[in-house]
Amino acid sequence: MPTPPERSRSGTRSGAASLDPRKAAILEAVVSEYIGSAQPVGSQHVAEASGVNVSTATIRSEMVALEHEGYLIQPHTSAGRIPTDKGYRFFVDHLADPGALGPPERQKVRRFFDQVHGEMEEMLERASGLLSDLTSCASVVVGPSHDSAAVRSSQLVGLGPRLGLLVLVLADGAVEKRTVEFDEDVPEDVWAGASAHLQAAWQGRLVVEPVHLAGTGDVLTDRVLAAAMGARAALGRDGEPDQVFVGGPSRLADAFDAVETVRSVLAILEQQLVVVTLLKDVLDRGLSVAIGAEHGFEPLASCAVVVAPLSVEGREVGAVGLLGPTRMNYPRALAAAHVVGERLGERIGGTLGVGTDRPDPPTRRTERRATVPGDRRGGRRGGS
Amino acid sequence: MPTPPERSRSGTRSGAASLDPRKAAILEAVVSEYIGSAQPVGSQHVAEASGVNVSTATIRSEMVALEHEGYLIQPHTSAGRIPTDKGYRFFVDHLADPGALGPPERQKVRRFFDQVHGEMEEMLERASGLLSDLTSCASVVVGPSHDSAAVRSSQLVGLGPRLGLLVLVLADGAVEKRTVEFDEDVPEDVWAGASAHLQAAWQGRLVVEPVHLAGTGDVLTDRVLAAAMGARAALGRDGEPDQVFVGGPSRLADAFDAVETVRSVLAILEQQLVVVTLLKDVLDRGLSVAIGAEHGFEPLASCAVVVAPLSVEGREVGAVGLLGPTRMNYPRALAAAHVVGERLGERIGGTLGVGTDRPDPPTRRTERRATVPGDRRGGRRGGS
DNA sequence: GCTGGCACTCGGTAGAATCGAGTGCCAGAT
DNA sequence: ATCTGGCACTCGATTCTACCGAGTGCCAGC
Repeated sequence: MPTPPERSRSGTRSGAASLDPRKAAILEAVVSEYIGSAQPVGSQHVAEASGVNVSTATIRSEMVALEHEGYLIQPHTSAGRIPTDKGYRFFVDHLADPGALGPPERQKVRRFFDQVHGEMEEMLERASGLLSDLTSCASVVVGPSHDSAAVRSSQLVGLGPRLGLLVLVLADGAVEKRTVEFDEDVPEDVWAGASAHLQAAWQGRLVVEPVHLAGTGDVLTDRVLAAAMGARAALGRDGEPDQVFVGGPSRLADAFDAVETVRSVLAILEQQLVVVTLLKDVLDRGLSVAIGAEHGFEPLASCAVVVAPLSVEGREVGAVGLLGPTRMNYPRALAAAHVVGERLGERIGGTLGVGTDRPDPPTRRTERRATVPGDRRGGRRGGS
Repeated sequence: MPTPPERSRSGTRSGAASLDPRKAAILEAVVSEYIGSAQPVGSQHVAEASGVNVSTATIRSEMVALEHEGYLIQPHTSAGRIPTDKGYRFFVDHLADPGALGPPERQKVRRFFDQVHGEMEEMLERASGLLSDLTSCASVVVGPSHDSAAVRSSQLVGLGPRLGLLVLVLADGAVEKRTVEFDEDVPEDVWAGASAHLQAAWQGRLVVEPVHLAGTGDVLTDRVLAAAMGARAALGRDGEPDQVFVGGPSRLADAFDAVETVRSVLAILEQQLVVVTLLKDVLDRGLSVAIGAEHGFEPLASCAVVVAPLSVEGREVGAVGLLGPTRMNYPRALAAAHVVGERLGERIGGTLGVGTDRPDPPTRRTERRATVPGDRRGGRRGGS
């Protein structure tokens, strides 16, 4: 059984970047003060906030060192210090308390999962709401992709004389649909016949899998079936690759004060494909936090991304993510993403029934999943 | 329920609101200049922009009059003038050219409708993208509500031994689904049997309509059916009342410069229920534009809303809306909403087949619209 | 190696001066 | 009557200056 990867918050070997404990304490104080106040932090504040019992002068000289080492910068001479991306990175990697969610938050999470029920899409959407509520960040929830789920039922329903709807129910509870237009009238019983035919042929296979349909003898039925297959082909191609839910974009507005930044980040959140790619990328690199330039996505240079996988039975089927300014509250965000991701994964797994016979899908599709990561680059569905 | 207080300035350009033609020209110039520049407009600019051939002094005195009549205000003494909501209203109601969309925009619309196909949700979503693209406003598309559509097919699909999915296909092409959990194993054939039973009982009725299911004799099947009906009940209750798609929220960020305004407007857009109510309200009051305080929704006092109905065969089944600052480009927004709304309606009607037997809907909660729509046309009217 | 002390920097704020777009008003022209 | 040119006036925005103070770097002494 493939256990979920031990996801270090960085990919970096821990030893190399270690810091004199006092420096570390100072750095940590600067970061957490700055996260709280959004103001450059001076030696005075550090002296008060950090546990270290040294004078401000000492702290100053340490801060000079930290600046040289790239953990801090001064916005201008004679101002306090601000963490660099590297500084945040250190902070995140050396977080003393990785997953503390306050009792009120815990309560919210618990209530959410007590209350949520039934419908996957709805659950994911509301989960994104929960996440942004917990963290005051924008959130992203990427649900399971459907193209690895088997078809449990396929059906052609007549909507009008020349219009039908191809409805596929997948093993993961998703429903895909597509209208099928026709240029001659199709009687009700032909829809039904074609439907039965499809059902027989498709049952248990994947949506994207080519299905061979034997001729039925009835020319109209065959034509309908052909059209349905055409619609199926379209299903695979377009639309978003996954179910994506973005929550609380308005949170971004008070995270940044430059309205232009808000605009551009919002604009990015609108492009779901980009967001999904970003999350998957970060996950594939084994990170759970990407800060500033780390994710290599220029327009989000002033943002940090916190992600947690959504795993069901050890397979990563999706992700939850949080997007905020680099000075976001990492501890809380990490904790929230973690716990919500985990419980959401459990819930998805539980609902779909652990015992669900995922039909072993024939051929290469399986192998693809079976092969262990290692060389898995662009694709999502990463980790071991 | 907030009764529509004074329909007065909506479409009534009855005597009271009419204006000396020169004043009208000046007002119009102020509004359109201000829409363009977002800067208070002075007499000098008006002299250049408006056709009237009078000196700036004359214009000034006219502007004083316009201010007294409430069409303009000065942000501060010795600044230019800015339109009030009433000023915008006049502008909108007396728009010379009701629906001019530039050729490039027309082209975009045409291409969109050529290219879009098949799937209603997808179509609506992409339409909201189109709208915000055309107008640089945030857009809202409210699709047909499903509770007046007949059930074309109902099906119970087993997903796991104790989990099934109730799938309803409606006459309008929508698919509603809901998981049904069970505390004992349900064999495949029971799902199938129950499914057939449901199908027979439900076919052609409304989702929300109570369905009487006779006992089948098989106790397990009966139990499954009961659970399915429970799930159905849940379907009616929760979730958004309609299909709502919001497009281009990031456009709001450059429409307002106060980041706080952006935040609050975004936050409102996140509450789909509120947005839908707002649009319906405006439509019900017979308006196609609601400016500032007109919609009576405090947090959006600095916004204007442009709506157009989505009508199929004369029935309003949804709406498209645009949300922007009160100084938005009304002509363009009106034109865009109008043309997209109209063509979307046609498309929905066309796709669903005009002949589709829609059960006459006594159910729709129509108290709201007690009075017959009658002459429901937008606030803007043709010239003459 | 830490600390207290000190001179220095420089962003932010406050006040004064200035600028200029725009106004209101009025006397005279049309 | 109505419009116009002219004029004094307003007041936000801009610039400049002064100044404060948080914060720094450095250093001599403990």
